[in-house]
Amino acid sequence: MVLDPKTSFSISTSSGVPIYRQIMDQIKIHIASGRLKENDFLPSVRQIAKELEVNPMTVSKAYSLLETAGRIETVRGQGMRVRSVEGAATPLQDRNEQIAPLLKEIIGKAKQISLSKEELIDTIRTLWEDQQ
Amino acid sequence: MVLDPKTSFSISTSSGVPIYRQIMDQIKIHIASGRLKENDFLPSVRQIAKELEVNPMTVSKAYSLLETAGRIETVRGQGMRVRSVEGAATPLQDRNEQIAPLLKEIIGKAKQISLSKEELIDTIRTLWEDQQ
DNA sequence: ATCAGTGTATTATGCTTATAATACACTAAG
DNA sequence: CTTAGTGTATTATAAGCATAATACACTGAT
Repeated sequence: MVLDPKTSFSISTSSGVPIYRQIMDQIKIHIASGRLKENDFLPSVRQIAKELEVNPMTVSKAYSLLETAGRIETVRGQGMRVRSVEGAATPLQDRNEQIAPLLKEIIGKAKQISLSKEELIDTIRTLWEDQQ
Repeated sequence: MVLDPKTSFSISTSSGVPIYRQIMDQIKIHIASGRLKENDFLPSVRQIAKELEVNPMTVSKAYSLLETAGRIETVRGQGMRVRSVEGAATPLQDRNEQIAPLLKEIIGKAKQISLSKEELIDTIRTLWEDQQ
């Protein structure tokens, strides 16, 4: 099976956030953004493990927790599939709900260091291109 | 000694980020923002430990690492003091240099969750007013 | 049937993080 | 001197995180 270019992952080993949680977060975002739709298959455990240079069991832990949370489901012998949600909420709103907490944290930090709104936006514009 | 109202701390036990790192980050921000100036004393270890309901040694670890990093220094029997910087560069430029790493972290996070530049900026504009 | 590909269980090892309870050397104030 | 306040060292315990090496049951295609 070919790697799905729709879903790419990146982890930060210096952030202090556990790898399995970073993987979970990114999959949630991919689902919420519609990049991963209902019944889409996720990249395989070994595939992500190789891509991130991480232990397969670490990826499996992320998958298992997502399954427990009801976001994805196992198809034996095939892989993990995005679950059809009951309520089937609007993906866009769902995504914003996921992102809001992070942005609030970001804004809180900015205010904490006395950074004005436009100052923050300008600096983001400048730094955005530079970064990877 | 009275608690300094200039410096307040908050930690998230659900974020996965080690407590001692959250403390370090917030002190760095307080210094970078000018809320904590050169020769200012930090809140005592036991004070922060009580405020955050955390083990004193966890706070001590954050302080020790900040001292190793050259940001603060020990005054025996009295506490920890913000260190005078060697170069003592212009506060404004110095401040921008301090802020850049934080913004890079923010941008990194945004990219990690596949948030586009304009998307990020728009949402920041929207959320900025709401927040405190 | 064979083979490569799914997720996962198991066992072991090692590191990091956080807590608890003491104890020590030091300083400043009474 | 006594006392309360600094930071920190020590020892022990516990949990979480990540890795490594195997092994298993299952599926789909050859």
